[in-house]
Amino acid sequence: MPSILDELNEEQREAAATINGPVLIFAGAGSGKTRALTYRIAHMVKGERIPPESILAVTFTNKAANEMKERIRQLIGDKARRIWAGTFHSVCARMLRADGHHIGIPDNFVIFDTGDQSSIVKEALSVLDKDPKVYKPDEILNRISGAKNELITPQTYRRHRKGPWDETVHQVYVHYQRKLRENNALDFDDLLMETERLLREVPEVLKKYHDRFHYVMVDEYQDINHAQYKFVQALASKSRNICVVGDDDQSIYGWRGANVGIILAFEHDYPDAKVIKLEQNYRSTGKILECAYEVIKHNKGRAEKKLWTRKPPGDNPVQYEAVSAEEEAEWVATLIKQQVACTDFRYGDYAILYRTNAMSRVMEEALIANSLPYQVVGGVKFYERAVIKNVIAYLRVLYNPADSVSTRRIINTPTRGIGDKTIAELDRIAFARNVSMLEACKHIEESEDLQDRAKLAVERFDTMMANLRKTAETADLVTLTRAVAEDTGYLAHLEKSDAADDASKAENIKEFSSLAKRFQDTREDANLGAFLEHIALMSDIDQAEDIGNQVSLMTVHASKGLEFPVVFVVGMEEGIFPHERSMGDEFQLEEERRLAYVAITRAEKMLYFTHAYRRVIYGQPSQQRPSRFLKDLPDKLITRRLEISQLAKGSSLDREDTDVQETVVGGKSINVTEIMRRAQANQLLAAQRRVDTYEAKEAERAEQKAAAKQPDTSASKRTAPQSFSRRRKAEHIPTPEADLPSLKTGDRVEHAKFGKGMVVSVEGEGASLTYVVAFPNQGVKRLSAAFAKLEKA
DNA sequence: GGTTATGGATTTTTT
DNA sequence: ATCCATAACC
Repeated sequence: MPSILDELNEEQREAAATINGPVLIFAGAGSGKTRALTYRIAHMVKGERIPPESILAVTFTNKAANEMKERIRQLIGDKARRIWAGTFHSVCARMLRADGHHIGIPDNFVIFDTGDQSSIVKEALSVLDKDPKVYKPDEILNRISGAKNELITPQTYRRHRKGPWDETVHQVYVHYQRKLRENNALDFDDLLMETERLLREVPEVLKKYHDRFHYVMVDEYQDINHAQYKFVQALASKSRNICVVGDDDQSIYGWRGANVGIILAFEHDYPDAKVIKLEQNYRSTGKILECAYEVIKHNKGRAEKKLWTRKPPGDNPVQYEAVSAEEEAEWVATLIKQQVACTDFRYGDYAILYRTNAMSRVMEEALIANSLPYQVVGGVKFYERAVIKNVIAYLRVLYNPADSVSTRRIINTPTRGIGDKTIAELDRIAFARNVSMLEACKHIEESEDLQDRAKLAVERFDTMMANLRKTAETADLVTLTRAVAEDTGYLAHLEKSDAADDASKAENIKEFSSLAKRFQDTREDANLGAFLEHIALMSDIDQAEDIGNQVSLMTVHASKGLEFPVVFVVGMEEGIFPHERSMGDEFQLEEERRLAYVAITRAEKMLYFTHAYRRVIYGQPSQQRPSRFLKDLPDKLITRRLEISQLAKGSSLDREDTDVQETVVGGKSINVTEIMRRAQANQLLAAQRRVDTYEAKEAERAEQKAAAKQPDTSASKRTAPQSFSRRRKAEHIPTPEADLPSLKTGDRVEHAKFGKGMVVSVEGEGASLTYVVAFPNQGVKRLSAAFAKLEKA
């Protein structure tokens, strides 16, 4: 009888067929992990007749969860809906809503985001009279989050503090946690920590889930933190049917509490675990995989594995040294443009990856200048825009009047004459009466030192909210959302304003309304609570779907899980990648290395690394050394173009090479050394042109800037752009036979046989200098510079 | 209550 | 260089 498992390779099949007992699947990049996983579930349900509702599949992202659900649905149909598949946070939220009351968590709790968290910490610091410059809110928040990930409660934190700074963290933590509960709110970390506590402290709840879930699967297990680990352990402790999937080489969230050690210790936790390695890669060509391995192999303590492929070795990845960040961007943009013009690649096949978001701007500028369509992935999140957060804050207060953090946010948005002083007074009343801020509004009368005007404003706000609440009780989501935008006067305020960005804010609100509509139309449980949870646990609207035919720009982190035919990794410099903040610490360097590994393994066919000889960082010009990760790549694997630093060093232009090699080609004796020397000279010449061009552009920029600032500041004030110290004019040296054309990408050429074409890229150096030329109707040809007769056309 | 000045920092961010 | 938050201003 044919089984769906026949469609898998041997290792995938083993992974999918082993359903009982603990299983650890090391799923390398591009090894068909999702396929193995979804087929595994399909096999369980269809082949083994396991009830879908007894399967729990946990992921980290909504995207992964949705993709898994959809692909399982394609395999087994609507039965897939009965599987519990979701993110850690959504699964936990669901459990807490159902059973949290056992540990004092009401079922209508709300989820606080980072902004809300920050507000509470700041408030705590002010209450405790601590200087927020010494105790930076973000740092404290990190500590609190870290503690929660380790299941350390405010009470037990006492034992973990080491010094006065920690003492403050402890105090803030206590205050913070109390505030959350007063607001009837949980933060992201609470969802995990409290669910773990629920399972640990309430046996009947644990039993309930043990009875329900006989099979537990966890994706991206290398990214799991301690709280998540304990949660999963608890759920799987009875059946021991636990299957975890991950790749320690792709663990890049250690700084967020993820602990790679957990996946590496799985076999220790379950000595009888079956370990399966998926090492066949279906994504990249051979050389790309080799590069990836050459980088990652330096990490210590990784589970040994090596990706392989049936694909051909493919082209050498290219390392390109640019003059500056601007030229780097320009090079990338032009190369993409030319390749799209001359090959079958389309814009959507390209990704530009960088280590830090700050690098996106210069790339964007170059892409705009060359009119290439592009999309920045993971920029400002829609739900995090201030306008949207304000609208959401209204909805949250309507759902949960105890939410004083949100009340504060909206009480004077749009401005309605409730200032700091009034808010402080409301705070006082709320504290004295032990009620929420919204409740305090009802007692504003008792305040003695407030003007009547302020009191009136508060009363009006209170009445408005009461009316909205009435609406909330009966109206559907869409109506309510509209009421919030309109009845509060917020939309009108934005629309009548003539500030430039307020129009787009109003647009955002309308967009939000249509999101509410979509939610209402697609969900059965389209109530306010569900909508708020959806928003809180959804980092962004699924933007990945409509990528379109555009170049994708994103951080390396954001690229995890994605793949592109052509990948550019830009800013491959010491201090940037690896980041300087990671360079002092071996552990962090290993994570940077994994990050580099992730970047490399995104590429299917072609991979480019670029770095700039010099770059302006924080406004300061500085010289950069190429990333150490590039040094890990053996020369035979990568084509390096490092002319700029060769120029700067004074280069080998005039160095006499001692051993003269001769080769006989076509009956003629050729002095190879000479040819190499000339080819190199010509490359240096081209490089010098690049430098000159960019220095001219920089000078122009500086001039414009000076002119813009002070219309009549003369040239004397202008500082010359940093130049190469031992720079020399490279000469163009003609060869005896023919002029060796020093071509660069984009040059139009003519070939005796192929006719007219365009140089797509230049590879290799010296005698192996190769031009890749695209000829219309003839395709793309690789031609040796030394031997092909190419004329500039 | 909204606007400008100043100081400070500036990696990554699945939920 | 530039963005952000808070502070000092009209």
